[in-house]
Amino acid sequence: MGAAPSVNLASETEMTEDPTHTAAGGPGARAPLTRERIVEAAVRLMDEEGLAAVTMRRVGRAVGVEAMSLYHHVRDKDDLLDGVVDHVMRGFPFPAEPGPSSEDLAAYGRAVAHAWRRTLRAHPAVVELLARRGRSARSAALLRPVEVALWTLRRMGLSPPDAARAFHVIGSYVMGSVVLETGRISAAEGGGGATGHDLPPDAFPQVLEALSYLDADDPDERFDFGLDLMIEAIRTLAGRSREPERDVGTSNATR
Amino acid sequence: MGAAPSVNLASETEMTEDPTHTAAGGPGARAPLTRERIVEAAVRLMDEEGLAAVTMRRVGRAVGVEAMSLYHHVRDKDDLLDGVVDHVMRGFPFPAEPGPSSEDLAAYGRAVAHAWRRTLRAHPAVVELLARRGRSARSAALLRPVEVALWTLRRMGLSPPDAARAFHVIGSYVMGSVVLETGRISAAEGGGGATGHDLPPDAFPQVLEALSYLDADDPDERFDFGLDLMIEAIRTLAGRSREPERDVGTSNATR
DNA sequence: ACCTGAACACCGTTCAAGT
DNA sequence: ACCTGAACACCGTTCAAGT
Repeated sequence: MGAAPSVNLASETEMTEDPTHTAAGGPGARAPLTRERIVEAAVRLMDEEGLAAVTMRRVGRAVGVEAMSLYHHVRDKDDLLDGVVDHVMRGFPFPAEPGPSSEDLAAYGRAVAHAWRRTLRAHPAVVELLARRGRSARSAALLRPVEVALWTLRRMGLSPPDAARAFHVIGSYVMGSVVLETGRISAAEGGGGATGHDLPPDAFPQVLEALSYLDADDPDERFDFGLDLMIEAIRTLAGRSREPERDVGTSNATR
Repeated sequence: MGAAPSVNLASETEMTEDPTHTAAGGPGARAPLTRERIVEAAVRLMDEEGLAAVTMRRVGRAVGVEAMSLYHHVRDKDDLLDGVVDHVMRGFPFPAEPGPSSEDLAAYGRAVAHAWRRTLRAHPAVVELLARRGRSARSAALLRPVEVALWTLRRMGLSPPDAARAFHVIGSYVMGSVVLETGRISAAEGGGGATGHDLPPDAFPQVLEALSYLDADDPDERFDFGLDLMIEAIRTLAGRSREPERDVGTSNATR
């Protein structure tokens, strides 16, 4: 994998060592080390090799510096990981503003859920980071998409407590689906044979049958199957808890 | 929990060092080191201090032995972690067999979901283990509860592919709710003030309001809110996909 | 058969020292 | 102001050696 030399002709596939020279191109001049460059290297490492590969020493190597130098730009490793979550959430693909109709809002709700799913699937390890440190990782970049999701649920007609609950339910589903899919808990091994270590082949007939269906399914369609189910339930719930919903506002200020 | 020594008078609080003497009680004689004793120590460590505390060296210390000795009973750390998942799943609290009515089956489905939730909440780190190594951790102890869940969905009238999908949807929800709750992604800090580092206090009004509701909610009730929603949707779906369901069997052979 | 000391290549983090 | 060498207390794992 090699240390990407001065002249910039390397394609950008797989270069874990990136000494990132200045635009001037002087072969010895380094771009100054910044928190952002460090965080980006950490994200790349996380996505390519998993959270365990994100060590101070390896991140240092990736930006062409000794590990100890990183401490001038991040407080410690936890701070670096907060930066990682923040960086990923800053890439959240906000969908275009919805129209006012109930159908528009439902479609927008679906789109927001899809944006969450897309963000998390692109960086599955952030689910683990959120699980471990949800409390500390509350940056604006993270809260903005949360605010949008809640705002949508309110506009769909849910009362404040119901919107909070619905957010938690759908959020659990989105998180969980990413966990199951990245752990490939549903996927079969290689052939159709033994799925575990040395299981009696017919001890789990339902599991065997289900695995074949789950493997054949498109994950996105399967996700929508569950999501639509929840969106429909929310619209029903909205009918019940509807009140003169005037003070939610009609434009999304935090976007 | 606890080292269950010869004479049973030790209270079982917090003894991480457990030299576990033999039944004979000779103060120098050790109970033989077994895979099971090692796995139990690892589970205890995981529950009390998190997955990061489960190191070969600390597990060794917990069972009164040097780290290298563990390799006589587990192949490596991955094998130990497989053992941890297996041990936890062997504790799955299977609910009592359901009656034949649609209501009985729905209640049984709810009970199975609760058993999953209870198991995972008692050992939240296994969600992470399943996510990282779902494919390799397929022991009989893990597949048995999966088989029961699938079997229940089939008895409720779902076709095989729909049962697989419904399992995935509900499974995602169960997993995700544990992730969100153990990460306390929904809980507020201490007072009612700033929830993040230094957020403009009114940048996220929906988030602020939702947090107060989520904190006030009973997590179990909130979970049931989403679960009932899915169970109802399944019963509707079952009405659509119903066929002469004769070969599912009426007793659960894998229990 | 079971346990261990010493060793190797890794971790995160600190601190005095270099430019 | 920014980077580093050396050090400390940790990791997982191997292997020859002890009982």
